[in-house]
Amino acid sequence: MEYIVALNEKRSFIEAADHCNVTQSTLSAGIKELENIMEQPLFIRGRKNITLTALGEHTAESARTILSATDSMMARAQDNKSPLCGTLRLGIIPTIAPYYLPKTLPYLQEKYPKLELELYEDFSERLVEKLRQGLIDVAIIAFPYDAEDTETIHLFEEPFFLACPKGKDPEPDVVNPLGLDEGELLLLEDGHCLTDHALAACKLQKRSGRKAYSASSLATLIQMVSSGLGMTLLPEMVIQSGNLPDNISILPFTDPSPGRKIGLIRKLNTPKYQDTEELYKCLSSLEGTLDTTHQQHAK
Amino acid sequence: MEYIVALNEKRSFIEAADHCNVTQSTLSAGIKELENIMEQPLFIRGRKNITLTALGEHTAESARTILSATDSMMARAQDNKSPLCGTLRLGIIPTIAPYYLPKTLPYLQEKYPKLELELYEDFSERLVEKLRQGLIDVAIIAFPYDAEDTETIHLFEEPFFLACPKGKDPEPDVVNPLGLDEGELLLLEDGHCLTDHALAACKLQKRSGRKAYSASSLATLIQMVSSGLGMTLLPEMVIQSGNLPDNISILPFTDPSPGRKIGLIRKLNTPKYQDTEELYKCLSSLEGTLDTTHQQHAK
DNA sequence: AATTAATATCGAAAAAATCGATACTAATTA
DNA sequence: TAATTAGTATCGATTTTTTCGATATTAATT
Repeated sequence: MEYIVALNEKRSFIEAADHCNVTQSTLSAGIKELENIMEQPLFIRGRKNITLTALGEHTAESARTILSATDSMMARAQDNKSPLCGTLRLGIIPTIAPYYLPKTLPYLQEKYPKLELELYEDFSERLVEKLRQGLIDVAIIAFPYDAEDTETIHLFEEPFFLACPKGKDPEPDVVNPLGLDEGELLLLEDGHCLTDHALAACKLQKRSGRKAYSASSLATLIQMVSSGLGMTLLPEMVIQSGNLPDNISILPFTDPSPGRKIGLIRKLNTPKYQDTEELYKCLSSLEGTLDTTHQQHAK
Repeated sequence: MEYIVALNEKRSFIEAADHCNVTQSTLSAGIKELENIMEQPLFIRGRKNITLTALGEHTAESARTILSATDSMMARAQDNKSPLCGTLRLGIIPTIAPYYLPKTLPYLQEKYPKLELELYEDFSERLVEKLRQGLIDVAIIAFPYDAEDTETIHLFEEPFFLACPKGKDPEPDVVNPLGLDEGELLLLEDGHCLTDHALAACKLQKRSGRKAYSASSLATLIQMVSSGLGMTLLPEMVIQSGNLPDNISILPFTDPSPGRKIGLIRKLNTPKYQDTEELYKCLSSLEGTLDTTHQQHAK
């Protein structure tokens, strides 16, 4: 393909060969070989100048297409070598995504303009399965979470707060999580790890069908609290993001406050090791905490 | 490229190798080689299944592009082998084109639907130069025409007729070409071989600046005759095409009538030998004349 | 006729691709 | 726990392909 394009441009076997860094005999044989395969000439060897047959023109055009596709393929591979250039497939759970991404995505985009982030919002369980299958490169989930053949990197910890309708505030203002009334505790539908973490904080067991209704998103859950249907636990990020209804009280828990840990999870020996490492550094610097020890979970 | 696409589809080295008609070790080594060149993995070898890295997905997509371009390139070459499939670059002179092509093109298109005809309308001289340079494959011109390293194939012969304004008809009705008044003979501008052939028929010499005005097309020339500016010689095709003004008389010449020969001209050893041969047969069958002897003009 | 300037061809050497056999690894079965 | 199964990786030998250098060939020029 290079020979054809070069010969099309230079119109001289010697010059084209020089351009391709091969000898004239090599280029001559190469052209001849393709002409043999095609069983018809591509170039008309004139005494003084060389021209292309109609088929030659088309073939040269195809050759250019092929070379250009090859070049861009290799260029992408090179790009991909420097961290956070190219595609990174990031999973993130629904109770983090809408509150964490607005804070971090603009910064990421600015710092790594060549990064093409593909986002996958799903439950922890499904994200870990996607990780295992190689469908995503890394995920942001809440811990503790048990998964084999993975490595987790701690990003930050956030406390839970009690959210209840104003007027129904329990006494005193600083709440003991163990003293919550199970009947009034509203939670997300099954699958969200926040449900598990909230129940664990209150030392309650998961009971199927605890409630006739459950929310599928935190936004809905907040609306349910606002309507006086009950109270719930909200992570700090959700509260800091603002936009909470006025008629909700946010109360801190008694020390030690319940909460959850947020971090990255990736496969052991992931091909995106450098990328995820860079992502961790970037996200940590936004939190102001850098923890250089990662936790591995082999089988 | 084939290995990558196959492995992307089959998700198994053994199946992919089988699909590519190579052994598993060959395919494995091939994939590994590209991964070495790119210095990063394209496939994630899971215990049970194989997945692609983000870079792998992009690379497989590029590979598909490259393969498809290659396939169409080779397909075109194969197409081109059977006569009058693919591209044929046909030159034709302006005094033939508008009268001959309407009769023949529809038939050609119907008989050879895969033929992609590229038409080049120009003077004989320039067409022969284009032939020599390989810019066109074959041309339809009028003979006699002298050109080196070419081969000419006779198609048909057509007589000239005298066209003059009605009322100025010379006597008798059958005209002697040698008796024409030079001063009243209108001709095309220089370059058209019809001019040379007309002058030769009347045994006149070409004189620069014979007329203060000359036509650049036969249509204009006919209008000039119609306006009473003079008379001219018209080939039979032009007359048969109709659309001549009412106030023009068309008179046959005395025997032997002057005329021109129409035929194909191609380079000796042209790569489009089969195509031009097929074109000749097709055009001849339309005329009902088949002449199996071609005339060669070596230097 | 000699020279020049270009492409084609040939045989040898170097490089690459392919194969078959086998090593390795993880999952499954006995 | 050991044997079996099913998959991929690796190794050395062989075959194929590519490339080169030298030379033949050809046509134009001197």
